[in-house]
Amino acid sequence: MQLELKKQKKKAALMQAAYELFLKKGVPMTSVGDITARAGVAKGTFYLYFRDKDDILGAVSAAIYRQMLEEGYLKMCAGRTESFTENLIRLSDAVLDYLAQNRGVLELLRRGGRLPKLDRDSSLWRSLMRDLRQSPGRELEGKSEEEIFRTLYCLLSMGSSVACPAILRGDPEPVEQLKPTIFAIIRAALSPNA
Amino acid sequence: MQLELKKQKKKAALMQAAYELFLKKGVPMTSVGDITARAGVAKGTFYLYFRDKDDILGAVSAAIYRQMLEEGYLKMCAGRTESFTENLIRLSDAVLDYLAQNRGVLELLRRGGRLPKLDRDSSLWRSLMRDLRQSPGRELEGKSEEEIFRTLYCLLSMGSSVACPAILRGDPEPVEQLKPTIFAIIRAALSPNA
Amino acid sequence: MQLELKKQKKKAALMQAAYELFLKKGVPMTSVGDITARAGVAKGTFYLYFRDKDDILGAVSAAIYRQMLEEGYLKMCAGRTESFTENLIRLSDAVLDYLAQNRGVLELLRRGGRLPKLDRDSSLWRSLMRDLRQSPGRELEGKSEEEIFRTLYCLLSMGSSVACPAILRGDPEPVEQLKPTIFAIIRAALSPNA
Amino acid sequence: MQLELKKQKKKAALMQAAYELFLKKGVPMTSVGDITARAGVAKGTFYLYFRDKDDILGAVSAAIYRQMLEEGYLKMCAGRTESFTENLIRLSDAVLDYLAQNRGVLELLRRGGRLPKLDRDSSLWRSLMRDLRQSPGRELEGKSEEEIFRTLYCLLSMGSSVACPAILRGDPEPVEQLKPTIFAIIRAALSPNA
DNA sequence: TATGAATGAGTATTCATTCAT
DNA sequence: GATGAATGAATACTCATTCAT
Repeated sequence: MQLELKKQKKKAALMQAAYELFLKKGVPMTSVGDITARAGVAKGTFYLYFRDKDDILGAVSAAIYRQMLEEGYLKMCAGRTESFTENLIRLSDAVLDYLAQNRGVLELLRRGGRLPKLDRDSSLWRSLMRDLRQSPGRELEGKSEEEIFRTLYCLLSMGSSVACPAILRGDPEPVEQLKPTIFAIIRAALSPNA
Repeated sequence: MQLELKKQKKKAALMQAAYELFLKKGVPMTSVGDITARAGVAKGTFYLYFRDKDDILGAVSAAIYRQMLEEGYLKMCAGRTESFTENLIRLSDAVLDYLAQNRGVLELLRRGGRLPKLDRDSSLWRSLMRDLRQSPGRELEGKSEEEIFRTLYCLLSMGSSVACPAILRGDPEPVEQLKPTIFAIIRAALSPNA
Repeated sequence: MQLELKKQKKKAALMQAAYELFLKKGVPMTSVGDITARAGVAKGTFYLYFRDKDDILGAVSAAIYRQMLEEGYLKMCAGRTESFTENLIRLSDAVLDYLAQNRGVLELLRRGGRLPKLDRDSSLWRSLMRDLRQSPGRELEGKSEEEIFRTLYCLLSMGSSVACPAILRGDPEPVEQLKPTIFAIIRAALSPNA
Repeated sequence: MQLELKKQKKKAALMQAAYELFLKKGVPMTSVGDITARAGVAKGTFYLYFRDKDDILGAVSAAIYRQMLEEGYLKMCAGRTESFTENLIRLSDAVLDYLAQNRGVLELLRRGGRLPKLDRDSSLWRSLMRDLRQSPGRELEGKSEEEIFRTLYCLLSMGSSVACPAILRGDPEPVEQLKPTIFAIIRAALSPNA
């Protein structure tokens, strides 16, 4: 229906405007007025689609990180190997690189309290499970799907949590120097002996 | 000297007031005026000791998380075993429990962008290194001190990063259910084969 | 006609909703949107029946105070005596009691600028005139109907004006303590010597 | 002290500005910003002296009506007679005339919920009591001071309550035509037989 | 008639910061 | 060092009203 379409377009326009402004001016320096002005709608219209600034921040964060993980998975697929472990490391590598080169996005995600994580309903999780089953390395074999999810979740979570201070403040070291350690932990966690 | 003492007392009073208010009303709802009122000093006095609200937030965060890790280490010492790995797990356990029971503190640390982490200059790090050298398990043997630091940093970092959404929102699961996975990763990362 | 009926129902629903909300949340805190939501009609519909919020406030006020006076008259009739003066005092008494027990209504009437008063076209006025003519006390005898109306209007008006601060803020005294004085003034004003 | 003086001056300037604007533009059309602009102070300063717009409205109302009654008393003194009753009628007359010629003030008082009334702590009340004791008419003789206060309060209150609709909307009649009735009630209420 | 999405003017209020005392 | 009165920029949010459907 036309009306519904228009509404979807408006919401999308608001989110796009917010995304651009959050990155350009930072979250606190972006006012609701800025967003509506850029989106070309009236101020009041904002409140027809979002509860408040935090609401749109959450929505934007979620959209960003979903896209980032999906792109990371695609990149991983490009340099894919047979080993699930090595593939996961490549995925982590891609995400860390992306964040390092887009600090604004990282800061935005931190603000939104939405550090990248694995989501049970995501296509990423389903792809990883499929990959894992086909992996010759037989990582995590014998573990329940629940346990597998938790393990991958924790490993990806570690990546992002380390990335935040490392990329934003070089604390405790530039992220490049931490990567080998992160990857080593991933390998250890997925090794058959674990 | 009396003067210096008085100054220290004022700074401490301001930090204590800020700490209490941040926990009680939340960081954004606490104004500098609130802090000075509670500390019993004039508004202008605040700026004699802190640059701005972020400054005191950082100071309070740092103090909190330092104390939390130290207390965690002491708890760990109470139930100490010979195994460094198991001791580290106990430390993680204690910290996760503390955060789970003090969500306000966790929220405060998140706001301050100071998720608990290992600090090279901390007594904690020195204690851990000493413990590690005396451990019969010979974990991380052959690694440079640098590598050891990075490994422990990443492992502790993972703990906190998982704790944040798990404790605050039960996402993806209550922290209790994630603990075994976290501990398994720690064990794997410290195992001789890693 | 069905259509006309439906319209009347909608108008009544809007007034009922407004009445309830004005009492529950207060006039300023009640928006047109609140009213239409409660009445179960669209926002635009409101403007088919009322010019603006003030319009419906006036309508609600008028309806309330009409009902209040009528009920007061009925209560008066219950304990009716032969004396017109005493009956009028009973009417005042009933109205003051009603307002004292329904402060919300009083506040609403004050907001609406519609303090209860005598209306030349009301059934109340006609009833009072009829009663007066039959009263053995021969109050206001010899006065023109105009003068009688003005006298009763002023006396009833006094009652309400005193009630407002007395009931809402106990100023200058609780309304109970002012009643004897009010009633004495009514008696004096209706006494043959006046 | 200088500081205290300056503060008093500022508060007075704000009230004067509010008074002028309330009369000129009406209460709802006057914003806090308008008031501070006219008073020549910063917006925030307003909140150092008043809680909100309602607060200053109450303060302005109270000041106005105090002054109005005092001026009315002075006017009464000009045409003073020996009879307390006639003097009180003159006072009422003066106040009604003043309100009739300053509808803005009347509207402002109504808004502020401060219809003119007698105040126990006012110089007006003290003057009236003194006058009453010296009146040859011996009005209200034998009544307690309490009863006298209540009677005068109710009579003055009636005047204002009648004035409001009569002056603002000519309802039920222009105030001039109601005056004789009001004065007759005053006479009756103060007559020795009452 | 009825709808409800869109509007955007309008305002109160907060609060970090300064500086004269 | 300490004070706290004064500042005024900055912004979220509401809500009456309209009008295309």
